[in-house]
Amino acid sequence: MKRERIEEIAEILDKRGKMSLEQLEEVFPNVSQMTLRRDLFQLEEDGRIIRIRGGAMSVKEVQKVSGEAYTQKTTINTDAKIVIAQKAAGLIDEGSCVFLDGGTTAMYLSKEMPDLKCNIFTNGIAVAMELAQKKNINITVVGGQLMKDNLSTSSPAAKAYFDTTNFEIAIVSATAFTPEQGFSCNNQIEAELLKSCFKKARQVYMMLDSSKIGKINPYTFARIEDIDVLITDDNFPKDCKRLFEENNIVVM
Amino acid sequence: MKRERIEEIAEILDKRGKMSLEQLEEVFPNVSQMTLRRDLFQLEEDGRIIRIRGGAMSVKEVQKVSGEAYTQKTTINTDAKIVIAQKAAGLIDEGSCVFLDGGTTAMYLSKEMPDLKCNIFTNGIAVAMELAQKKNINITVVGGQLMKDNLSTSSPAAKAYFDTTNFEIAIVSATAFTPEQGFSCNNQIEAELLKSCFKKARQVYMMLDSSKIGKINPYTFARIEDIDVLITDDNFPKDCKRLFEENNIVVM
DNA sequence: TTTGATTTGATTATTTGCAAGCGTTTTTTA
DNA sequence: TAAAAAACGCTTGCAAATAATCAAATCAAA
Repeated sequence: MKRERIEEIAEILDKRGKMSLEQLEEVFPNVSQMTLRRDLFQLEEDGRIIRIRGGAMSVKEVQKVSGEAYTQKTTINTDAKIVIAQKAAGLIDEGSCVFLDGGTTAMYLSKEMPDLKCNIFTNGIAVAMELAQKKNINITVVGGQLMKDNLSTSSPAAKAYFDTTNFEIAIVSATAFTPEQGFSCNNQIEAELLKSCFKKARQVYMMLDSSKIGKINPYTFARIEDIDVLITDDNFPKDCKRLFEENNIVVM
Repeated sequence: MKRERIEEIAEILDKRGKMSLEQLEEVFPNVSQMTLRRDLFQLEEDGRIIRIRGGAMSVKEVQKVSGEAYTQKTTINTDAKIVIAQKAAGLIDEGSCVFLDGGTTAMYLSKEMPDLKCNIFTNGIAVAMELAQKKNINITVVGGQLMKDNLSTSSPAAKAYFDTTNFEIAIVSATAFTPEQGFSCNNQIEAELLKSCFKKARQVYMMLDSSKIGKINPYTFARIEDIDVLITDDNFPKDCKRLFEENNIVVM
C-alpha cells in the first residue's frame, strides 16, 4: 500500500519534473496530506527527489535549475568516501609517481595521505592546495580551464602534457558506473584527459563508492577491463564484485 | 531541515571564510533569502560566525590566524595590498582577457573583484579557487610544478602554452624592485613564465606596494620600460614616481 | 481473537516566504 | 563638496507551509 504509492509518486515526479502537494492530493484523493508529506520525506531520504516548499521536484529537474555546487557535493556519502580514501592512501609508496584526479574522493585522499617523499600529478586545485600542506610531496598541477562545479581543470592540451611526464599509478574516481557503460563522468574534456592518463599509467586504481553504481553519466572514460584495482566500500553489491574479479581486478 | 541547512552554512563559511548572501542563495537554490538571513542570525547568536553587511564571515577569517607560510605572508603590509588590489580590480572590464599571477596581492584582487563576464588566466591555485566562487568568470589555470611557499605553479612548458592563448592585460606583482635591477622575484621558472607572459600581453599592470622598493631578489623578470601601468600605495616615494612617469608609465 | 508493529490522520508548534517599511550606503546633482 | 535621490540591504508582521506529537486505524503473525 505504502510502497506502491511511493513508487507511483516517484514515477509521476520523474515524468512531470515538479509537482505541488496540492497536485499530489488530486492524484491520490483518499490519502491525507500528512501521508503524502511523509512519502515525499522518505523519497528525499532515498535521494530520489528533492523536496521544495509547496511540493517536490525530481533530481534531474533540480540539476537543470542549478549546477550542483562543489560544497554541496562533498556532503553526499561522505563516510564511505573517507573509508575509500584511507584505503587508497595506503597504496601510495615512498618515491612513487602518482596521478590523482580532482574529485571529492581524491580530496579526502589528500587529507588522509601520509607525508611521503613522492610526486603527485593532479588536475584538481582543491586537491593541490590540500597536498601543499605536506612538506615532502612534490606536486604538479595539470593546467586548463577550471570547472567550477568540481574545481578541477581540463584542457585538450593536457594530452600532450602527459607525453612529457611519467607516472606509475593513476588513482581516479567516477561519478557513475554500470557494467554495460563502464565508468562515466559529466565532462567530455575530462573524460578525454583521463583516457590519455590511463594510457600512460602502468596501473589504474578506481575509487568508487557504492552510491555510484547503476548510474549513467554522458561520457564514458573507462571500461571494466581498463582498470587494475577497484577500491570501494562495504555496501558494494556482491554480483558486481564477482564481475570485477572475473576480469582479474583486485577489489578492496 | 533547518538544523542541517544551518550546519551546512557553517561548514561552507568555515571553508570559504567569507560569503555574500547572493552566493549563499546560489548554494541553496530553493530556500528564500529571508530564511538564510535568519539562519545567519542564529549562527551569529551561537557565536559561530560574524554577520557583515551583505553576508557573513567565519570567526577564523576574522582572527586571521597565522600558521602556514602562505598565510604568514598575507599579514605583511596587508592594508596597502588591499588598497592596491581594489584599484586593480577596477581596471578589469567586462569581456576582457586577463592574466593574473599567483601572489598574495592577486589573491586580494580576486576577493575584491566584481563578478563580471571575463576570462582570467592564472598560475595561482589559491587565486583560482577564490575566483571559482564567481559565477561569470571563466578561469584557466596554467599548469606546472606547484611551489608551496606561494601556491603558484610554474613550468617551462607554460611558455608554449601562452602561444596558444590570448590576453590583453597582464596584472602581476613583484617581490622586489630597484630602478637598476627592475622587478624581481625568487623563482627562476616563474621569472621565465612572466617574461613569456609579457610578450603576449598588450598591457602590463604592475602591482607594487611600497615595502618592496629597494629590495633585490635573484631573478629579474621585468624592467621599468616593460610595464605600462604601476599600481601602488600612498607611501610610494616621489622620486620613484617621477622615474616611472618619465618612462610614460601611468602611476596610480 | 490477541498482541505488537506499522501506517495514517488530526492537532499543535515551528518554520518559511512575502511584502511593506526602515536604515544605511552609494550615486547623482547642484 | 554637500545635499538630495536612488539603490541596496536589513528587519518586522503576518499568512501559509511544514514538522512534531499523539491517538486511532490498519495490518501481520501467533
